[in-house]
Amino acid sequence: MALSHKNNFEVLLEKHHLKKTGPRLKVLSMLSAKNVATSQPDLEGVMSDIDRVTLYRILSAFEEKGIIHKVFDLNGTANYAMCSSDCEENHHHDEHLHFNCTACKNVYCLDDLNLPPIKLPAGFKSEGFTLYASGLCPKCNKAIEK
Amino acid sequence: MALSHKNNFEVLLEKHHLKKTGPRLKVLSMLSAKNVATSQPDLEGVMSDIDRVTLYRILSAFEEKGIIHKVFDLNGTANYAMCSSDCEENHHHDEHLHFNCTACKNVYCLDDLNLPPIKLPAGFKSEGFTLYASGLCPKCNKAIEK
DNA sequence: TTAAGTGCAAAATCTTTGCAAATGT
DNA sequence: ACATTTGCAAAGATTTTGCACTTAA
Repeated sequence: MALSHKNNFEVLLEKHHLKKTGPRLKVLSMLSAKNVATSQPDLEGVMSDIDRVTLYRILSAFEEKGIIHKVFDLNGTANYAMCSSDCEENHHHDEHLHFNCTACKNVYCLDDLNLPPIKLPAGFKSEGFTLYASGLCPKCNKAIEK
Repeated sequence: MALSHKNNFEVLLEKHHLKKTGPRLKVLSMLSAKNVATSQPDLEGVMSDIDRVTLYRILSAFEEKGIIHKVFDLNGTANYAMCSSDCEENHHHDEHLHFNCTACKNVYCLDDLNLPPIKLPAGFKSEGFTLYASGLCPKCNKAIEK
């Protein structure tokens, strides 16, 4: 590294007592660059230099530490996205809406959404909501309207 | 079969131009017996006499025909449940809440739930909602309270 | 009778595990 | 130097595909 200046990712890794390795920083920058959750196959595609197994381990380590969270898309494949800052180790604050675009297959994490209270049948106790919705994202919606 | 009387499952299969075979009827009765979605591993366990591959094929055929629908649990494993009657071929009306119990791992399909309207950010167009929530089901909730 | 469905074997994927070599602190 | 992390190889698990045998209509 040319500069000794620490970027956000390095601080983040330090905070979680993880070593600042190339593969890890690369995963972080990949995930941060997108506002959508990224599937492991996609990550593999972009980071063909990183071993597939290493990727598994990095992703599960990050998930455990609360750096990223996993969300399943319509096909049941795991997609990963950065956690908002209030995620703690092994306890994710995942109460936002995951929007799954049926056209481009992207998974949007709509964090800043005021979810209406959902009333469950008697007896059910929701510890936390993980809400999914599917449809068209703005981009694809526009493309189709034309 | 002792009686020539057709049961619901046979009618259902006929309706979709599927032959009434042993394995298919067994899958239908298994899924109908439970008010929760059942995972393929669980189905395999109960129906050890049916070939694993056959099960894959039956489940995907049923899904295509709109007889059952697939829902992913917290681990991303597929769980299957009977569709309500208004599911059409390749177009599921899946707009109910899937409740995933974190204790017993069962997936409840809460059909008759009035979902509050969810307002999405501008541009997003929801074709259909698939909503998940996680927490404790009545049974596990009770067990823990004791 | 014959088209559809099943079961077995085998391929293709996906995910995990073990361990030696490499790397960050 | 030392504990972590990585990469490779190999095991395990899951899902798909091909084909001959069986079965429902």
